[in-house]
Amino acid sequence: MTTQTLAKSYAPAEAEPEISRRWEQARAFHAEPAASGTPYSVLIPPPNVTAALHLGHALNNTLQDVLVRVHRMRGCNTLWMPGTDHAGIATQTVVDKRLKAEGQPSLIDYKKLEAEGQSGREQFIEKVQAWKDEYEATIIDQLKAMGCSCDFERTRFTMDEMCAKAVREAFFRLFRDGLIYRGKRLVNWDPVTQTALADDEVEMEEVDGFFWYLRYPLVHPPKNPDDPYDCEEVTWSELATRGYPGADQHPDEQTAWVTVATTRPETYLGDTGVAVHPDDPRAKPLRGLMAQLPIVGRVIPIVEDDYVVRPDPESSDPKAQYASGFLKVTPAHDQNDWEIGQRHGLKVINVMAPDASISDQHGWSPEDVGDARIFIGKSREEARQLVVKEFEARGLLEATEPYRHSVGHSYRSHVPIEPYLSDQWYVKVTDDSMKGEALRALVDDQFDGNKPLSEGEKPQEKGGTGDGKLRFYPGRYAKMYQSWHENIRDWCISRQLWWGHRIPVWSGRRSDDSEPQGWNPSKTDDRAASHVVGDIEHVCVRDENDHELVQELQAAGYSQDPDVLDTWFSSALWPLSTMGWPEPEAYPETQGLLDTFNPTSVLCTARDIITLWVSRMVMFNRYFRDGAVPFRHVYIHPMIQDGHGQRMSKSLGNGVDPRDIIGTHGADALRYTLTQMATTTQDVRLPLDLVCPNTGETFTPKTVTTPAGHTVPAPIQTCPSDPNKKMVTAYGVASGQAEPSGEMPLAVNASQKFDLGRNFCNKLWNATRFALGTITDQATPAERVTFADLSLIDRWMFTRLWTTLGEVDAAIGDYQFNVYAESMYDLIWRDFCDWYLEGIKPTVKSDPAQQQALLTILDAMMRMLHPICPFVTETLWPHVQSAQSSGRAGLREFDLPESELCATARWPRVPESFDAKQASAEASEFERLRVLVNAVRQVRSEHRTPPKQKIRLHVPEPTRQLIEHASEAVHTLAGLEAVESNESRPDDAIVFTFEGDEHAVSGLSAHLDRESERKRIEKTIADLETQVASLRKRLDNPGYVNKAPAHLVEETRSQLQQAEADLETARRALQSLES
RNA sequence: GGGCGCUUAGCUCAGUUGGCUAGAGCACUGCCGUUACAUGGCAGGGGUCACUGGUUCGAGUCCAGUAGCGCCCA
Repeated sequence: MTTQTLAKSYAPAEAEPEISRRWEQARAFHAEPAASGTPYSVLIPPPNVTAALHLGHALNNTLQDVLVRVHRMRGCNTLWMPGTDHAGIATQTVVDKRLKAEGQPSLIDYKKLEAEGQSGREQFIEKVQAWKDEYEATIIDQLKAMGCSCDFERTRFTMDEMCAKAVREAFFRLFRDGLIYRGKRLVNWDPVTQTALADDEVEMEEVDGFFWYLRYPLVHPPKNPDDPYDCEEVTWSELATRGYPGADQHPDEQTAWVTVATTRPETYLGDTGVAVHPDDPRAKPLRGLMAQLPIVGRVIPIVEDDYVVRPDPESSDPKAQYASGFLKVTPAHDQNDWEIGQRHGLKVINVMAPDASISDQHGWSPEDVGDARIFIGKSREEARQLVVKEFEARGLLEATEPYRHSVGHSYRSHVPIEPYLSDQWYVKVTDDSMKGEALRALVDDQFDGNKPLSEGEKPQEKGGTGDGKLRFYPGRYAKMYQSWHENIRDWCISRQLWWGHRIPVWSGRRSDDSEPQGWNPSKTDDRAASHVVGDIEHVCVRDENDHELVQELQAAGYSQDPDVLDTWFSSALWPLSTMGWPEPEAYPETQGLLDTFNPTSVLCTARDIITLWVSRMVMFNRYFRDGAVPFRHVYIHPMIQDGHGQRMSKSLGNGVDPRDIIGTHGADALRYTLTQMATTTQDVRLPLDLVCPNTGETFTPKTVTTPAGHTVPAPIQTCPSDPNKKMVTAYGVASGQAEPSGEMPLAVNASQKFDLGRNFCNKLWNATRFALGTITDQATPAERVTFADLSLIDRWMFTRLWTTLGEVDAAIGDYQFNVYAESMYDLIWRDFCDWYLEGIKPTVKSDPAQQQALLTILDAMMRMLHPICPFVTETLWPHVQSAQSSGRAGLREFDLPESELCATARWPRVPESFDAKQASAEASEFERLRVLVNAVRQVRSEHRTPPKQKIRLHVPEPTRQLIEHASEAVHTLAGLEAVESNESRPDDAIVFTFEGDEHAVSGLSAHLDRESERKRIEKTIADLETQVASLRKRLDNPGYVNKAPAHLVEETRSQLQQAEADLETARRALQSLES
């Protein structure tokens, strides 16, 4: 290939497919455990197969790819394992929605089929499977389009055979070890998707609600055992006798009551107690009395519990402000009430069906319903209204107060969560083998306080098993990790879904009453483990293919649990399952993987995943692999928000599709911009623009505010250049306010921020094109050049290159991606293009040594930029290589071994012989010349001197000598035709100062504009005066001179000296101008 | 209520052990069709670093408090 083949600008759309093909053909990203090099491995956080990847994924994967590519180039045995997640509830919901939208049979119909024994479950799963296949392919294509250097031959899916095997084995071992148990607990119930959710799948939202004050009549305990509702009412006069404060304010013979305050009146149907604080003066007089639930008639005890908040209108705690002092206790429908109920042995009565309608079929016995039949079948919202109405009609509604409070909502269906009593499977993550191991995994310096000791062991005894190996970047996230584990609760892992790993437990009525409760060792062996709870036995079958045992169980009347596991259960096994655990030797493609690549090097993810995923991977990996952590580093990257600080989401229509950016700007532009945005301090905002589908122009959309207070693009936008043309926005579609049509097409979301990356790639392209064009075909030098042979500007450029290389290496080590990107920008654009390439223009074509320097620099820059911009560098790579291969092999001290592909070229290393100190001293000569050039340019510009017009520079002797070191460069950079002595300067020369001395330029233009020249000098004088004053003030301060480091004081002195000299010169220039 | 983070130029963000006359990109102003690049070049304007105190010779940086924003956990 020759340089002639390089087009005038970089066209990513043409280059990218060819480059991808080249990588694939070379199997450049395939890893083998036995290969040489230090292992470096990364696991992709498997994207959900619910939808195509968005910008957040693009960021996540770009950063991983940067790390992976750098380490591959450093010679590590590098594995980046790709894959996708089945995302149980999300995928099931999204497929169900689509089926409904298309008018096809949906989940509810398949459930009917299943109930009729017609394999509805299987048919529905087929539908989901089809969706999964489609999106898995899309996602993998997207990763490839972004240039991700994954080992695609090893692509995994959380429900494929290998992962399923790991899930089954993990479940079995945990079950056998007593870490999985069946519990009747309150779960976070989503009544729409009808499944339990983990704590962190519940989102708290502020809601405007009410406090309702309900009166419960007081009664004496029932005396008639045959009729528990028959009891004698308590009157106010009786209460007064008992010393109840304020009882005498009521009519003597009226039935007395207590008033409970509640935000959820409908749950009163399940009340089994009333609680009062033991210190409340009303508590004692109530002892021995009970309350009777209106309408229902149930008689419930009054218990004393210090959980109850005592009323205090003056309190800053809104709960105390609103409290009545009496708490209705509904153990089946409130977490706190559950705990109170446990403490006082209260009954648990569940009054709702799984869809959250009031029901007497799920724990509330029909005999107990009394007159409350009117509520049966009502939704919880209807029931709430009706309860309030009925209480009001009976004079039992004391008051209603508006109250804003936070309510848990399903992250999936967005309806309020119902605390719901049900049988679920739990992992005992509160056990030390889980929680304790997770805490002990943190490196010591990121752990606050003392780590819990494992039983009978001291951390140091465990040596090498993973303790203290896990480090977070940035470190502050370790705190989040720690406090999460310190407050962790057992993990509910069953989900009432069809899409997922089915729970491998068969349950049935036990045949032998003599079996002990709990873990049943007599029936636990390599094939199965048995737990007995009450009269039910649960048997976990280890092997998926053990049909014999399953048949046996089914013959005995046992049936498999219909539920599936929480998606995060299989995700938690990702570092193990992808590498073939528990039997890596069983598959040819996984042999050796686990031993070589687990623990992985780093996990890259966003902070909301720390609790959901990071924690569970640590616990499982340590549990199943003798304490080994799944990864040594956890890098938490920022989250991308829109221009208004809102999360990008489908419903707000403010997301950007990476494919759109790749289409308009190229993958490298996307990657560069994202890398440059990846700061460590905060989340990043990406102001949203729209591309008009009519004209293709990019513009900032008009916004509206949604009812929920979000700022979004208005549903319909007008083309900025043609008011007759309209378009529909993604928000318009998502909110159902607009529909794209031929007249009003859909506008594509974009952002002008990506121009940065596109321009940068194009700059590199053109710089390379130009540089290669300067390489002549003249005779090849006998040997490679040495650093000492080079001219000042070349040595300066190498110094800049190596300094940047050091910065880049440090930045990568600290996961400071933006620093890496910015360093490369400065190096390539500011140093290489603006100064080096411009500076060598007059010399390079006739200087073979300089050509070698140029090629070496170019080669190194390609390598250094490659991890961020792999496509453009790989496209340019053969051109740079072929220019080098004709013997002009570059700098002797700087070894850059040849490579077919840039992707596998060796990462540059600063030569050991490089003396940073000496180099920076040399470089400083060029830095001084840059200051001189800038000064000349400033004068030129202020005197409107056209770029082509050459001028003469008049300098004192020391400056003349300095310029000698890079004479041609200075001439061309400053646009000079000659450098002459100060003595020879004409009267109309313009004087400026440089390093305290008078310098001048002449030949600027025919007419000297005295007025603007005077202004220029006056501004210089003003600036210098400010500077001198500030420096002098510092030196006049005895504290500074005495206490500050000597070298600083010295520096200040010389700065002052020079500033004063400059000031003097400038003043003289002004005088001579005015004379 | 507890925890974490943020507040720096019109916008998006840097500024890692205090030494700054506070930087970058975009936007803005002027000049430039120039044989690498107009996806460009040269020059320029623009900031009491949220506020109030403190520590220090010296604070954007450290400490305390106030206000606002965001996220996580109760």
